[in-house]
Amino acid sequence: MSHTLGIRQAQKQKTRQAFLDAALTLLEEQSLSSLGLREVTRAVGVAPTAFYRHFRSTADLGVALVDEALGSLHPMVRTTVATPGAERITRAVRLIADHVAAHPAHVRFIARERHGGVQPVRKAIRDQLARFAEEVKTELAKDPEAEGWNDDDLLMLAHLYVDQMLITASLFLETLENENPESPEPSETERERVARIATRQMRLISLGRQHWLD
Amino acid sequence: MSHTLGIRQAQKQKTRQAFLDAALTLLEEQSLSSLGLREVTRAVGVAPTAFYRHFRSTADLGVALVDEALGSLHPMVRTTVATPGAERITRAVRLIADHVAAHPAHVRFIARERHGGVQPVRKAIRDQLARFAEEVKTELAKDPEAEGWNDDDLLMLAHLYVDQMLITASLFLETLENENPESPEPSETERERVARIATRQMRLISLGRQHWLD
DNA sequence: TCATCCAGTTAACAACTGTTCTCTGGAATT
DNA sequence: AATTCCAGAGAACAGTTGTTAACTGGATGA
Repeated sequence: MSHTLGIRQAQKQKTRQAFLDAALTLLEEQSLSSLGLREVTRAVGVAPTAFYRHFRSTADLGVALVDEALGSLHPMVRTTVATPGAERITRAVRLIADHVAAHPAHVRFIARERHGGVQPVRKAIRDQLARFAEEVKTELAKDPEAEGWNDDDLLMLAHLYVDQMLITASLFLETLENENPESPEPSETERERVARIATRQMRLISLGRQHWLD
Repeated sequence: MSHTLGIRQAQKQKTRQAFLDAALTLLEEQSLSSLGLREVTRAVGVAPTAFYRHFRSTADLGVALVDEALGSLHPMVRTTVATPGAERITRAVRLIADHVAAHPAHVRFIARERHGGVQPVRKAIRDQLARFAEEVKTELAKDPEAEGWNDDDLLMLAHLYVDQMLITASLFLETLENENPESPEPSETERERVARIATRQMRLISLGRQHWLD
């Protein structure tokens, strides 16, 4: 049952979302540890003190951004990895390319703050990535190729895939940053180059997987 | 021929090194984009304006730190990758573990600023990592297993290894951050766990390499 | 020995930061 | 209709920031 929010709660959530959006934009050219509270409220068009009605600190806001960026991505990754056969890798690479194109600021934020200067945010990202790895692991376990594998090795392989996905995502991101308004073609071929390399790297990992038990 | 520096130049280099050291310490719990110029000079024990005698900006200092952190590492990586046979992976993992233990702040800085908020620093790191990949590639090319491989595929493989090394380094770093002064044993076994996983991941990649041309 | 150089100092600038306390006006509850 | 609630405003706080200009005093080179 969806309970309709009162005018008050609705307006509050709207403002909260405005905070998240403004922060994400500001974080395109700096890191969270240098993001000022007043800077954000200025961008939203609201008094500095209003910030405290929604977040304890900018670190708190950062944790909320992690959930927004990764929270809704789990089902998509799950169904992509569930694809059987050779098409799995192709679909995974396409999923990454499309996601980066659709939400570049989110991807940049995650790549940046994964090893960033704010501990709670690092932990939030680490936990989310561990969830991804667990999910990939359970999908991989369903493969016929997973026969004879123990849980530890499957999880190791899952982490390898997840890390590889993140690296690929940040490479796609770089092609966007080199975007040239005059002629978008060169960076489009750049993107195809990244896709080709990422595909081959994952294929090589899959090959290693096939011969792991030899 | 090594020309002995004058008292003046020597003192200047000493102060410059003090800047780098102080910055590296401060950067353990924040990112470069939030590092203030006055903050650094305060830590060095010198007037704020002295900063400009050595660096144009904190971004400039960051680029210098990249060189310090990665510049001297090339020969070590090269000789490690040049190790033939199965021992190569063992040595590589040990090299990483030792380097992280000896220079944790440097490793943290690189991991943090690789995708950080300061463009010139990102570029400096990207260039250094590309150099590592090129060097790994030329070493791999000497292997008998490299027969029949083209340059593109070798470079792809080299990048895979370099990225994997960085991931492993940052995992070792995390075990240091969870260090408990009361009982150092648990995080020592944690380190062995990381080493075991990293070794198996690289072994799996090597397996994929062996069957690449099938 | 004397003039030049230059790493580091001192003082001052306007602009910015996070956080506190008090207040307001409309929504929510009774 | 009267009361409570609470998201956001406003003002003020002490402290911080990067950058400028003009200086000092010891090393340097003629």
